[in-house]
Amino acid sequence: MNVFSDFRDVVQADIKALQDAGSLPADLNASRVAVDPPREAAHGDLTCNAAMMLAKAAGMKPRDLAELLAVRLRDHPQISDVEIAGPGFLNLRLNEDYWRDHLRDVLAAGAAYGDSDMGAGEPVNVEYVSANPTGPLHVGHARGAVFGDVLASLLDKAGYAVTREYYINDAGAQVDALARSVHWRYSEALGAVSGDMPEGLYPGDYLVPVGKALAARDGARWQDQAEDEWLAEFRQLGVDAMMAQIRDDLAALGIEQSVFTSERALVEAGMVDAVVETVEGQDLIYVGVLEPPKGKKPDDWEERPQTLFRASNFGDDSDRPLKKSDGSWTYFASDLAYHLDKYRRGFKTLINVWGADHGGYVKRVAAGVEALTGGEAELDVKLCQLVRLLEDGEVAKMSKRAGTFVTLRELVDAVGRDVVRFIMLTRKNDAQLDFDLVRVREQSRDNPVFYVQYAHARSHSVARMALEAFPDADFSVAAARGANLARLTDSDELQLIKTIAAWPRTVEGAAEAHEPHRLAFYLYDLAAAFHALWSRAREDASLRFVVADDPELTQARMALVLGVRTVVASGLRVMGVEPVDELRA
RNA sequence: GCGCCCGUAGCUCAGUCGGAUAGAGCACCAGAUUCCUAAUCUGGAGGUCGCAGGUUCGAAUCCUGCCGGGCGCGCCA
Repeated sequence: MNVFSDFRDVVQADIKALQDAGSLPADLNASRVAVDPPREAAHGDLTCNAAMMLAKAAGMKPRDLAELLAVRLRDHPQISDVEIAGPGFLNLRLNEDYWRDHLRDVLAAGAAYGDSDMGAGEPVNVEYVSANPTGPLHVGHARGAVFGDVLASLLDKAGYAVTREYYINDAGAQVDALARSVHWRYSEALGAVSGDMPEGLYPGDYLVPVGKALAARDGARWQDQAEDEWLAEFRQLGVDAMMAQIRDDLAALGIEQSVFTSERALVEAGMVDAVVETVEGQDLIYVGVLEPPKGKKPDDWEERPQTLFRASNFGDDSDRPLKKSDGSWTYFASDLAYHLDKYRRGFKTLINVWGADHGGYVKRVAAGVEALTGGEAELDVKLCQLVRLLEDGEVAKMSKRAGTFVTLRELVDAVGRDVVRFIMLTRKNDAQLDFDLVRVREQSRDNPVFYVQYAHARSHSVARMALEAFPDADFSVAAARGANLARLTDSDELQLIKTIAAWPRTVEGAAEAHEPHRLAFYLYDLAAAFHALWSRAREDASLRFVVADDPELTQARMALVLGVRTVVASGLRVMGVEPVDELRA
């Protein structure tokens, strides 16, 4: 039901027909022929670049080729007008009835409007959040969490088989520090230590209950044991406790991932060895010496041979170490194992959502994925820039005291899940985002969350008014589908249908580009168009949605209002935001 | 020093696998407003798209080189 791809098919068919008739060469490559919305409404409903794309290969002037196509297109029953403009654009105008029928289709499809089979059921893995399980999530994680979650929903709507995944980094030195922190809290609960925690441990009080529970369960039996005796157990306990909290915090944001992959489990299952085996005989792993980084030389730099992966063969700037000096695998090695694991689970499209501070790591993982999958899997790393918290324009203080920070949970509690989710998508992922705790709660046009929600709420208030004016009438979606839409004659009304009709294209474009923020921008535009039409009735009462002496016209306009509601609701649901029926508190 | 990201109106930012006269909100200016639902509305002004080359029918978009900002740069994750 994508108008643009539908008419692209029409144009393609006409090109084919012209080829069959011998009017165009048979070997044209028409893959770059596109049908798009024109920038200027005056240029019509659709614009097509076919003539410019094919002119050279066809040995024709673009405008001559355009005329050839125009002759055919003018015969199409749904096309009311074809113009050739500029260097050879084909500008198409569609019948008003085409748009009215489209509105009927929107109402019939309901929430499924905008669904696409573009993905054709292809499995896609979206890995997001993946924060170290050493403490609660903070605001920085919220952006990646929302981004990843909405991207997953978007891909799902576009027809992909999406898996939402979290990678648990439970194998490195950081979780050992977590284990020691748990032990310290445990000792504290037993009264054996007090005051400030030693350096290198996690001082936040979120481990206090873990220590207490452990003391209550096991008493003092771990107290005087050597670290070797308790480290593994305490580590697992700490990781489990942190992951439980993280999942709980994510749930507060409306996020539920279905697969949690443990780095430790992967390593213990021999997945890193599998990496080595996979590239065996390809001379991709070797023992060598790396050059020290230029410019900023670490003080303790010492040249030494180490096990390296030949990442530079795949576009990385340097080869990368797989083993640490103590002989254990680096994080990079287990990350290769993880990506190989994802590939072996059947994913050829891998999307990772990371913080921008990991940007320097992208090339080596991409190199690894290319090497391990023979170029069969595609990795797209989406980097999310920082979120700056503001309070009415002033930078909010992030740190209350050492060891604490503004957590994701605090943010959600302060402004609500829906606001967090929407605002996080009001910027492209690679642009820094200002999150103003005060302004996101204002009820004004500057606040996009409010503005879009208001459009949805307004659709309900219009329905309530319609029912007041015509108590016996039926303004359900089912009834609206039978409305006499020929009564929609105002150009702004038809324009609103056209804006609605841009939704499927928005979904597909955003899904293809992995850019969920486009949904937020589209919804804002749709809301603006709806509010503008509403506002026109202030000056011209004949444009009101509810027309007291004309039930048929009211019914037709209600169909339009319900079309707007359908798309706003559908878009908000993809964003994980609950559409509201009423804004009055 | 190297790599990645960014640079678009006074401010914050969109800009569709390259498309026609580059858009929106805020701020500013000028009007309207006893209005079905309240959280206003309409219009105006505002641009060498960081700079300079290149690619082509066409460049904010692609390529190269500079300038400016952010992030990162063995044995952390």
